[in-house]
Amino acid sequence: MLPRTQRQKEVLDYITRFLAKHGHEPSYSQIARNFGVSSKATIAKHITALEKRGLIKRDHQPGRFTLAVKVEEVPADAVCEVALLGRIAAGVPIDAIEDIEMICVPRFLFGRVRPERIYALRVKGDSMIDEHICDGDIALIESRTEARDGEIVVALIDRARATLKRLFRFGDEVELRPSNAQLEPIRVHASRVEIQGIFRGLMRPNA
Amino acid sequence: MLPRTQRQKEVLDYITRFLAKHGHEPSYSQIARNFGVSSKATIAKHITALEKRGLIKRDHQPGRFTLAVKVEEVPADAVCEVALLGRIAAGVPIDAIEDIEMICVPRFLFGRVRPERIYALRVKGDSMIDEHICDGDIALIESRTEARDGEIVVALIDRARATLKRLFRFGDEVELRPSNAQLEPIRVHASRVEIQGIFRGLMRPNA
DNA sequence: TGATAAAGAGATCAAGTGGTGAACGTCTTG
DNA sequence: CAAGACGTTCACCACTTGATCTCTTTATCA
Repeated sequence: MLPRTQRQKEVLDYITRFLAKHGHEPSYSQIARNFGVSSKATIAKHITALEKRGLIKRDHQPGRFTLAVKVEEVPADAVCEVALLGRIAAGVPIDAIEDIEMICVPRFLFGRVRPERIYALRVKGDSMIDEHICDGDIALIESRTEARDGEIVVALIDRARATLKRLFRFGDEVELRPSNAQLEPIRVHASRVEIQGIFRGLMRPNA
Repeated sequence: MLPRTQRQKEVLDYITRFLAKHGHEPSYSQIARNFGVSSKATIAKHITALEKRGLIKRDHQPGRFTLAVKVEEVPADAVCEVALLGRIAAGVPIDAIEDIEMICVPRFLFGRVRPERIYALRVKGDSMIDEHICDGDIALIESRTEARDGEIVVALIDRARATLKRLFRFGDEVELRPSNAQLEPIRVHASRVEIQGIFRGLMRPNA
């Protein structure tokens, strides 16, 4: 099942990312701080909601202390269907696509990520050529709003241009670095950048 | 089954796309806003229509409230199983591999070729790096003994070493040209070279 | 011409959402 | 033992959300 609301998904994303980065679950206070929320109760409610949806498990042990959360494992099935969302480039935001096509993708391409979180983008242009991602390739993207330094992300700048770039942070600023020696990195204030997903795999048709 | 009207299809498309991108269902208001419609009731009617057609499922949980929508799973035979034959490099001929794994591959990757003729190889080394075929990639190969000039082929030299290279002919001789500026082409008499297949597509896991 | 269906507007209602702050019990550490 | 830090629960608030009802407009078809 999926998170029901935007907020719930954000919280889940944060926990997932925190888990991957630190190897343990964040505390309620840490989550609250991250979202600029002053009450732990709010977080507790989100966690409860996520638990009801089966996306999280608590170590609710009576008597002893209680621990936070454990993200659910995904059942394996060889293939799944994902949406193929037109082209990405310096240009159109992803929203502005009318015809969505569904394509089949082998699960092993994106590891343990839940397939509901994956979508596909047709890559346009050679901005990631040094990563050997070419024009016409189909990139598999995990839908996330958080990213770690150095990951290849789908980023929306000023809610207008969607691009596939490597992400780095410098204080309040974000650097979107194309993997192409001929192109310049873009460096803007973090508030202008919205992360839409993370690069997880590649398919190249009919070469 | 198909949506009955244009509008219903638009709504369904929007939901599918939203689901793929955001990882959760849109609310009625969000859908309404997207279509410039001021009433949630209108959307509710479309959702009801789509549900009757079996294109959507509601989370109508007893006792608790009701939730949004889940797009139906569509199994398709747009997929086929092919053999994944270990690694190719300067090394073993392909025949001499005992451990054969089967993997699922979307058919659109290799166009009109019959799937029985396709097998997969794990690429080892960077000899085709200039074609943006990297170490660890999975190459889809059409099993053939003939090739045209300039095609990327799996070639067996002296019945011993299998390699992935571009093929060119010069009279009685055959040139196997790696796509890597640092490597030298191999040029041998045609009788020493056996073509085992032609490169048709690529998959890159878990990047 | 009249019947029917699709699309939409607007209002109402119960239940869930997102948030606050304050308590409480438990564990860890000084 | 006391001081924190932790997860949990409670009451309370404003708001959103899905469902449902009634009404209007428009188009299609017999």
